[in-house]
Amino acid sequence: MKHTYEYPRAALTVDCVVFGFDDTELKVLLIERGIAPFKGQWALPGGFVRVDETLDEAARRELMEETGLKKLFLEQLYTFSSVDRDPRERVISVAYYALTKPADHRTQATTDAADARWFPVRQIPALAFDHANIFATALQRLRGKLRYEPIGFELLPPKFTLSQLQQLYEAVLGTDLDKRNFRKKVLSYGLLLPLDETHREGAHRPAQLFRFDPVRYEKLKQKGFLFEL
Amino acid sequence: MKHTYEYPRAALTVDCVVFGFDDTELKVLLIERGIAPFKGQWALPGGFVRVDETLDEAARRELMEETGLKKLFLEQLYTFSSVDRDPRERVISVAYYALTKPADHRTQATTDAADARWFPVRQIPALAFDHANIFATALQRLRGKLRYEPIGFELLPPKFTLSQLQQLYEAVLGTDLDKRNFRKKVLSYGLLLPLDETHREGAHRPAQLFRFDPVRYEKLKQKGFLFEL
DNA sequence: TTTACATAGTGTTGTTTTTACACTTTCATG
DNA sequence: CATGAAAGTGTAAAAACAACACTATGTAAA
Repeated sequence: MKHTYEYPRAALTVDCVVFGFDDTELKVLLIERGIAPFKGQWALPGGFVRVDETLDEAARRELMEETGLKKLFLEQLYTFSSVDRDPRERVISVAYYALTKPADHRTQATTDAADARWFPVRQIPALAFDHANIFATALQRLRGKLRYEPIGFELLPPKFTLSQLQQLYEAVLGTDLDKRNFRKKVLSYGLLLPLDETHREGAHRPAQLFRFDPVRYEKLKQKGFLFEL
Repeated sequence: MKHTYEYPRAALTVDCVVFGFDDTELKVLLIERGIAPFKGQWALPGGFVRVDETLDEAARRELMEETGLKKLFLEQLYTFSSVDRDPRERVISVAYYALTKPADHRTQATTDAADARWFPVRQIPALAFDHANIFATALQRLRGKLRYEPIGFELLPPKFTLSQLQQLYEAVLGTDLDKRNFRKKVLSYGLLLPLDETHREGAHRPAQLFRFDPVRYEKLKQKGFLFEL
């Protein structure tokens, strides 16, 4: 107890909405709180920001500590500041959303988290604090971004089939898409490189594998190109 | 000096990028700092967040105090957290952007601000702190939003002509638009109500005045309607 | 009072984009 | 070698977009 200021200060936290996609469903990573308040309840991973780190750094650190997740797409979402959002004291939280592939990372409970689990976005349990609100905001943002920026690839493995991509879009946006039109459009940009590999699975024709070409995307973006699906 | 915490805490500020449009040009409201650091330099209006107010409240309060602006469109932009963005100590700033009509409000210098002035966005002076960065982010956001949400009306008087609207779009987006196509599209949504009034000015044909219909917009939005210009 | 000037206002056509729609291919399995 | 299951492919009609130039209506100056 040795840090003293002239005026009272709010505490600062980061909270992360981590999305994953498992070939059929969009999921979110939640942790079971191991400490009060809301001990035993599900919550978004997150924690206090240290005074010598940026918010991005804090978000990555917390994700690593609480879930073992590393190297994922991470973007700031919104800063939540209701005066009573934390029962302990004034806490302002900067929310992030992250995209990853659940398969890549075995989740692991650590530090403050009693457990960490993936939940389908349609079956989220009651959440601590105002995390239900943060989650809703993140889902809305993800839906918006997916239409206008090529971030869907962050939810897929580096090599993927067009069917997987389409399923992802259908799952996130909650709509059905026409297979032929979807392929025509997504291929028309020339941002997907066909690989010399196919994905064989089950008793049916194997699918061509593609990878996203981020270099070409950057070039096009410079020229005012707008991704849209 | 009586507020003591177990861990060091960053100070929290809000900074506002206030856009205005004066019939030809997009402008930003800047204040001349009356106190150190960066005394005498131009900066975005803003200040410290009090522990008992939300960020939105803080932003509105600071705008009122420093520029006299009230009741304007205000939206959170991004939270900036570089460790060294303030030479005094660790300060994290939540940036907002606001839209208003410069004509409506005589700006007034008050409190911490030695002066407050509108600057065309193409002629912004050197700014204090990382405010140039915040400003660039805000301008980018404004351009993005203008295309996909009907926020342009916030920069115009309640009654406006289609020419004014088009000039606004051209000024903000930095492009030329075809008069006939622009009118066709903007009127096709049925969101502009023609008034029983014309705008007469100069030696030429007077222009029909319109107002934006926010109620109808909300209804359409429910049904999945997407505004786009 | 007439003329010049400035901005408001208006339709059509060719091009591009979007949508709707059904059958063939290729593999694994029984 | 027949069956099932997903992959892959083209066309035509409809809608949206882009390009384009003249008339209408007011004020002010000659």
